[in-house]
Amino acid sequence: MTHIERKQREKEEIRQNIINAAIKIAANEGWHSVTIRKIADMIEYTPPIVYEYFENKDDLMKEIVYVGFDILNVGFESARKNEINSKEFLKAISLRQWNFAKENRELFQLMFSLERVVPNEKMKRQFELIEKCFHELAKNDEELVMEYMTNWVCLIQGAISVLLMLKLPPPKDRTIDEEAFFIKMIERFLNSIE
Amino acid sequence: MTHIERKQREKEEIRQNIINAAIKIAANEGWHSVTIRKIADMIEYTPPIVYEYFENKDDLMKEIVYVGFDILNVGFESARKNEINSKEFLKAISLRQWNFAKENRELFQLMFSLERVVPNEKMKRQFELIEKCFHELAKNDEELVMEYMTNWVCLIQGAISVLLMLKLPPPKDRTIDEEAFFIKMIERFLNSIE
DNA sequence: AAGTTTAATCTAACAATGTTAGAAAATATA
DNA sequence: TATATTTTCTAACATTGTTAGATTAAACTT
Repeated sequence: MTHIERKQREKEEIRQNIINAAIKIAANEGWHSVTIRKIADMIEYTPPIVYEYFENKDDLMKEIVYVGFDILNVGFESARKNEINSKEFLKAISLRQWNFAKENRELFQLMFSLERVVPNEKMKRQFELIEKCFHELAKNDEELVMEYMTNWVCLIQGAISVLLMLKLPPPKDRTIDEEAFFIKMIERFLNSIE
Repeated sequence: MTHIERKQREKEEIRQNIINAAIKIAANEGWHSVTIRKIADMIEYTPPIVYEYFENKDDLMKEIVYVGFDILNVGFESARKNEINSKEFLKAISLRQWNFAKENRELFQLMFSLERVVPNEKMKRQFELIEKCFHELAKNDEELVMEYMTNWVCLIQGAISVLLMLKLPPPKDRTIDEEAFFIKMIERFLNSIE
């Protein structure tokens, strides 16, 4: 029954190809110009094939968001192995998130676009991991944990959105080193704790 | 020649109706289901009329973003009249931005969506106004002005995105008073200055 | 006031999109 | 080799943004 497994693998491969094609198109031309036909073209199939693997376009998009969280989670997990104390870990995953956004702009856009709200399981697992750290830092004071963590999430999200995605300030001709600025902000926040 | 002015006014009114219709549809069904035909329906005209007032859909969207910044600017200007010192003013406009996002979710989405980057004049004027405050707070130390201001922008953007738009945390069943939390964060930030 | 010009609006189409039904081709099974 | 099943495609549908050209309404001229 080995050829059945091969088929399974091939199907899985096509599925992946569809997702990758969509991401690739988005990276080059933006999500608004990702179409089923372009995806089909890229994977050298006809459009209806996409519907063998995904219910519809929205479903495909949802799956792509999951892929994004998976990538992010892998980064987080590997950071956990390298860092000993909670503070270092938080600093590390802050940077991971920055780099993820930098290297996967389109994915970040989709995952945290203000329009489509995606409360998914993959995201929750991420938060649980991070929550543990804050429990340590806040010495299990539930109130404080909540406060620190929310603060941290807002800071990261805001900094990446503003500095990396929207590129709002600097107002004049001045330029700033966004990454250095980001790191400084994170450090200041973590130092302000305890 | 008074009837010519009336015509002018009527045209302006239709233009406004188009914009308002688009916002209304977005408020009810999201931006992705705003179509030219629905807009035309709502203002009781046929689709081509929209193109008498806007080059195309993207142009219409851009104008709607401007409307958003105008509303925000009005709020900022009026805050300036009420508050005496820079800190109070910054606190006030932080709250204005929060309330704007709360009352105009769709507009906020459009203005700060991570996909379409809109570096426009209306936005710049806003920043200039705010920059003055930070100049006062940072005692004209250019470096510090930059730092404070960027920090503030990130904080506001992040807090509103996370607490109000994405509604990411709280992780478990716990609920938090987002607005109280937001105010606390702003106060803490402003107090940390100087 | 009638005819003419100009402006405002609509009808009807186009190409591109998501999506689906059913045919055709390829593969597996007997 | 014949049949059943799976995979893939063709051809269509409705819905989108958009435009050209017809039609109607308004304004102007004499």
